[in-house]
Amino acid sequence: MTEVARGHRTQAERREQTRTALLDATIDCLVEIGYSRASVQEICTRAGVSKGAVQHYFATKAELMAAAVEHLTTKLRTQLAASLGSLPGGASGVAAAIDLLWEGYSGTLSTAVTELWVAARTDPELRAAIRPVDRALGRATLEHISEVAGDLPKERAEMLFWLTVNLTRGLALDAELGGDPRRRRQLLEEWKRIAVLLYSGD
Amino acid sequence: MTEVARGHRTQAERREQTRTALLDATIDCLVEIGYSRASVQEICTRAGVSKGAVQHYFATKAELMAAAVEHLTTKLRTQLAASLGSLPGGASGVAAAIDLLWEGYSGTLSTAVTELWVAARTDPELRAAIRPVDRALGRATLEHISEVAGDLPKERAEMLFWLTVNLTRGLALDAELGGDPRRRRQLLEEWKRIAVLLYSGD
DNA sequence: TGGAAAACATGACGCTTGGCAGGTAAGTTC
DNA sequence: GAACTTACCTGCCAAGCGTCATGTTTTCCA
Repeated sequence: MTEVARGHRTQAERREQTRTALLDATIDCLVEIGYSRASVQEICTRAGVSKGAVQHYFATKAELMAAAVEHLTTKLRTQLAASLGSLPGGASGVAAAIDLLWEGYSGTLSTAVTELWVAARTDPELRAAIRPVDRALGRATLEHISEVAGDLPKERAEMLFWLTVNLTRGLALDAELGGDPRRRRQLLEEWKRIAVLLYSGD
Repeated sequence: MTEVARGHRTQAERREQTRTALLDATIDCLVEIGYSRASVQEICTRAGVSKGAVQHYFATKAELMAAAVEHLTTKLRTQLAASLGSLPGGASGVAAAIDLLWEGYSGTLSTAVTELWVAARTDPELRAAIRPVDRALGRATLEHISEVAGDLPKERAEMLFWLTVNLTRGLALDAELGGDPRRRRQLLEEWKRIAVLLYSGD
């Protein structure tokens, strides 16, 4: 329940606060009750705001969701950037990077993203909103990764990166449904072994 | 539009026909308009049946969805079994198996499954219905795969299998949002190379 | 300090949803 | 062919949905 702070606030502060409260509440809903049940009612209740307020910021629900996507991606991006910033180079860096990618793509933020992703498949408007920010996230993360694997051929590093991303997304899906966590960990360890192997030799 | 065939039919025939018509229509809806918009109205319209009929077979919507899951999994299973049946052994078999898994997990059937999966995350009832059939599907597929990779240590084959499954699921998600098909193909080819490498050597 | 403007609340709208009561038609059984 | 069971349809309901017109509060600026 993201309560809106009371007291004396400038207009800009008010605006910003309720806006982010709304977006955070949206993400909360996506994570906890899923897209199909994330109604405007529920969202503004959690944000501690009236339905009229959300109307004031977002003309339609789709607009709200689109804004949530960007809000979400920004969060994910800074989170990933922060953890990827201090990576060791070399083979141990590869393993560490995979761990970080897994953490990034299996957290609650990514859960919300998945929810929106799947919903976007059959919703052109949402889809149009998601694609650019998602691509930007991918590219930005790849940038960070590339720095770690400086001595690896660029194409090779990209391959490893995208393979890892897609694998972790698949694993995240498995986790959401309640698959065996032990097996997931095993698979991740195995993949790290393989990646390091490919990284050092070939 | 899965029209129900008319003419003289026994009770059992009628029952079976409208039941599968209903389930097929449900899958259609999941694929075309997604879970959140797959209303009972839409489903029974597509099946060419009234809302009362679906009530007669499934007391609640969740029950319908649960039945759809099983229907879906059965279909996927027979499809996979058919294509996995005639696989060559050895390294070339591994590559072929990966291709087949990709095809299986990226088709329309799997799209519907993903839709249900994500919905199930926040819906305990649906979740309870999905888990057992999904696990059974996984195990059954693994059985088939194991036969191909007979000379590989069992644990190793399982690892390869689950890695492939999760990777393809991630790729399928990417495909659904309209990611670059060329890159997906490249990644799959690369993974096949890696898998063969791991299969023959270590 | 007062009036304009922005932020927010309220309540009602038209519509769709899932679920159900009650009736009709078709098949089965004897 | 009559009694009975099963399959299926029509029409309705309460609840929830997204959206909007209108009113109230808060901040801003001259």
